[in-house]
Amino acid sequence: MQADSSTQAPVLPQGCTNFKLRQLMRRIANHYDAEMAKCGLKTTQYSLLSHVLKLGPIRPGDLATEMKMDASTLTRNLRLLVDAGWVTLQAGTDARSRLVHITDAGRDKRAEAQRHWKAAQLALNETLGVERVLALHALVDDSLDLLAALPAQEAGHDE
Amino acid sequence: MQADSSTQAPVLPQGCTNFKLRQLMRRIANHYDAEMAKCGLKTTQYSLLSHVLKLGPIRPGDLATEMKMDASTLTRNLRLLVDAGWVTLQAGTDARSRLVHITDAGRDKRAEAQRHWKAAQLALNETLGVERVLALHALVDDSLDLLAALPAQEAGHDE
DNA sequence: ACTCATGAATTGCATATGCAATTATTGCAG
DNA sequence: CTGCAATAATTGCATATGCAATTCATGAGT
Repeated sequence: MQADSSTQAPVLPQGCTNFKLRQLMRRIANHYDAEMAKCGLKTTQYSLLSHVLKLGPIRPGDLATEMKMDASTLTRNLRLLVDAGWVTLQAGTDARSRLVHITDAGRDKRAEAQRHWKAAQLALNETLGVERVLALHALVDDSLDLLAALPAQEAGHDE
Repeated sequence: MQADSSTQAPVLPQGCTNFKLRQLMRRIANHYDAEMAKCGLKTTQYSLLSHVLKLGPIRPGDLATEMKMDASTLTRNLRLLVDAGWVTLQAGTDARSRLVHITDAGRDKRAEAQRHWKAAQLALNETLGVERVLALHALVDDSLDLLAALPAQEAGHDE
């Protein structure tokens, strides 16, 4: 191996990955939320409603796992959709578990919201360029896969 | 299938950029927070303290701009650091503005926390691979630049 | 049947986030 | 100098997030 960039030049990441991602997250969330606000939904709520449509009826815990979020967060985020009448929490096979169902009103709302989501996504594709968005998606997906490999490894040693 | 991926096959982004980023954000934040917890700081607090060290004395509003977050969020996040004695809010040139200063205790805490941050960052580099982290940083930075170009353009038309 | 570990969902607590409204101050126009 | 628009910071309100503790139910072991 002569002077190639992979082994010779030890270019190290500068700055904090967490902070950079957070900044981008805020900006992107603002972008989507500005569009989604037109139908009275936060983008987080749209994501949740979409997942219920796609995966439901499903147990809250399983939905949390699918969406890679804490179950307690899901409980609370679901409550907003339940209160709005877009989903229902029905009894599961088991008295301790439940099943999340989407309602007809929820389907309608989701269809309406999807148009706004689409507009936000297309505007983002335009601003960043489709190739950059594709690259970002690929990088995020790969990173999530790699991070999934170490679930609770880092919670091992307290003192 | 004519093999021409750039002009022939219009590969479009699948899925929601916002949701993907959010998922990754959560995972990454968990990763850093698990390490930072050893010194009693959230990663967000470490970022803020670091920026105060680097940019201070600075007005809250300017700091919010630098960190690309809402001024009201900054006010509240700063309060935690003030209460802990790591920063102070002093009078600015102007009676309506203030200047954020880091304290000696804040410097000490930041130095301690930096070691944990470093460990988390290196572990991430390891897990994802340095090249992937570099690519992610570059993509995030470029995207932030491109998004900065349209500041309030999408808030233009209400009705 | 009783006990108890396990499992599922939720609640308590703390933090992060942004928009809209508010407070306090400044500087400018008349 | 008086009133008012502009500026800086903050507070009110709502949501998002996760960890720890809790509640409720199940199932296994005795």
